[in-house]
Amino acid sequence: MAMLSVAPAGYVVSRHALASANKCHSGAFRPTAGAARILHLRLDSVTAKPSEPATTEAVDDYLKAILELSGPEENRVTSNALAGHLGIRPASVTGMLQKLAGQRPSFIRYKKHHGVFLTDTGKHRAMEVIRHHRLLERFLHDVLDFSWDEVHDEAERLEHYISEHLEDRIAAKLGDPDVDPHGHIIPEKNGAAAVRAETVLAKWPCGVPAVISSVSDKDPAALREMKRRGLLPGASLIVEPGTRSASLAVRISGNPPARLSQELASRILVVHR
Amino acid sequence: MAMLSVAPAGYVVSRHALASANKCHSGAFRPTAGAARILHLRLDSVTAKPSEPATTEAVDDYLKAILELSGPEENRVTSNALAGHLGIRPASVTGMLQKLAGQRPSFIRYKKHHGVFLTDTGKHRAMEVIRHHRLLERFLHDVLDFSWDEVHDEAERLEHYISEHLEDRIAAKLGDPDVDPHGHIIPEKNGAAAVRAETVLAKWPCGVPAVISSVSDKDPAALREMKRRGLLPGASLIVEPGTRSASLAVRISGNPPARLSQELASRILVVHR
DNA sequence: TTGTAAATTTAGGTATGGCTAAATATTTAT
DNA sequence: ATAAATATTTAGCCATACCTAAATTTACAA
Ligand SMILES: [Mn+2]
Ligand SMILES: [Mn+2]
Ligand SMILES: [Mn+2]
Ligand SMILES: [Mn+2]
Repeated sequence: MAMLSVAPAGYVVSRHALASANKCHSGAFRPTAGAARILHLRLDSVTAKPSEPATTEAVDDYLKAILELSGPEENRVTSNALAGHLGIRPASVTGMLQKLAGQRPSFIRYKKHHGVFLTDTGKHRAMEVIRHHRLLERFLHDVLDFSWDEVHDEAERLEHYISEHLEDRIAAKLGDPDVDPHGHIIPEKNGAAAVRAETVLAKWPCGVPAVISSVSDKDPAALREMKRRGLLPGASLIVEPGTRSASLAVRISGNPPARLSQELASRILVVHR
Repeated sequence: MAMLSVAPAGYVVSRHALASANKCHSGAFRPTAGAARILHLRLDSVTAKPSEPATTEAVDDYLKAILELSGPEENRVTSNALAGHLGIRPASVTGMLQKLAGQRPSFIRYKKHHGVFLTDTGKHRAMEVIRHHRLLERFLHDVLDFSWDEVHDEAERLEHYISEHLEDRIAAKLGDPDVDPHGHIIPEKNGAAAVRAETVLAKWPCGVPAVISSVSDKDPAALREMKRRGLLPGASLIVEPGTRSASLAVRISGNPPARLSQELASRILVVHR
């Protein structure tokens, strides 16, 4: 039997924890081998509750993707959809899903050829990572003067590596903000998050007063254009009746009338004023 | 021929960069497979200068360890020493050294059975990571109210994952500090760092006035004790003549006379007052 | 209902970075 | 100078996570 990878009651010992102990004394437990860093060492010391399995960056990204793609109705997500979203080949997705589904307890429930959905544990972990992401974006923007088109990439990486302690400090420093710089709701520490019934601006009825609730944070160039044109969360607007072809005419409060491409309008979410 | 892992002129494309592009369009380059995240995507776009090879967290840690263990005289470092410092088996170290030494350009120079030392490129990268570490410690301490015994572990992880942009922002926010919370000198952006001739307090001559220049940041409990007893960088002290057994008697300015264990005294570095 | 196209999985490989046990080389002590 | 002790390397494995090409399902359309 090679390898003693698990500490007393099922807790995974991250390599880093040992390494930074600088010379693991005597016959200490050796962490599981392998290249991937296991995130979020949780020891809970005496309180031996099962807790969640440790995750890696890759696993975190799968969980987030499943959460996003399953939508509010919590549909099953297909391998192909995941592959597309993650920029990974479908065959690789299958491999990961099988491995995750085989874990106990598991983050996901997976049926061959019929997609995957998150267990409560999986949802919880996904929300935690999303909380990290949005808090980081808010922090980078408000405290470190990142512009709103720069925060996403940095947060996308760091979200997997900050400790719960740092998460708490950031939240405290910011006064427990509700939304990130793009208007996305920051989940509570316990994983809860309010849901808003948002509509894509491209599909919003003409003539009905709207307020921008959030915008997609994925494309920096689009974000810069939005900022330049006053399309920020909280901005009021009305879509001019008639025009709904390649672009739509929009009246943005405090700005001159403008025409938005479908492209841009599809990256903006609104709610009733 | 399987795998297209390298972009046009030898630049490594990190998986994350593609993934966050959210669906890599058409026949885009696919990143090299594997679990380890490659840090610090540098594209330099048109300016096709060779630059440094991309690193992983593991490689960064090896480079830092080699730098630390080789000391100011830049001695060769043995596999065993590295293994001990990194909490890794010697056989694993050999494997890594051989791989690194085989790269072009290489971070290290390695001769079988005769240890390893850093090339200029390796030194440069190690200094960069150390700059990240110390800036992060200063930032966590000053801006996010971490105590000085909490900063090390968090910085040890994040040092590998912050971008150059975030590094710059942190430095700017702090006003380009010279030292971290433990008194360690923060290298310049270009990799340069002043060297101080420090002496371990345990070996400092009795009766000679000294100032604490820095303390080891590895052991949180020791740090808490130091703080409690006024043993902070900048504090003046004199070792009482005579006593130099298991503990030594010390007069710390502004504090009552105290006895320090050799253990603690070995974690404190001093310079002439 | 059956055939075909699309989606998904299997099979076989790569890279990173650990580990153990068994060689081998270097050092140190006689 | 040589033998024993110590240090280091080799050989063979494991886990994570991704890829391509070749099955295999499933879904849809005639
Ligand atoms: Mn991510
Ligand atoms: Mn956002
Ligand atoms: Mn590290
Ligand atoms: Mn420090």
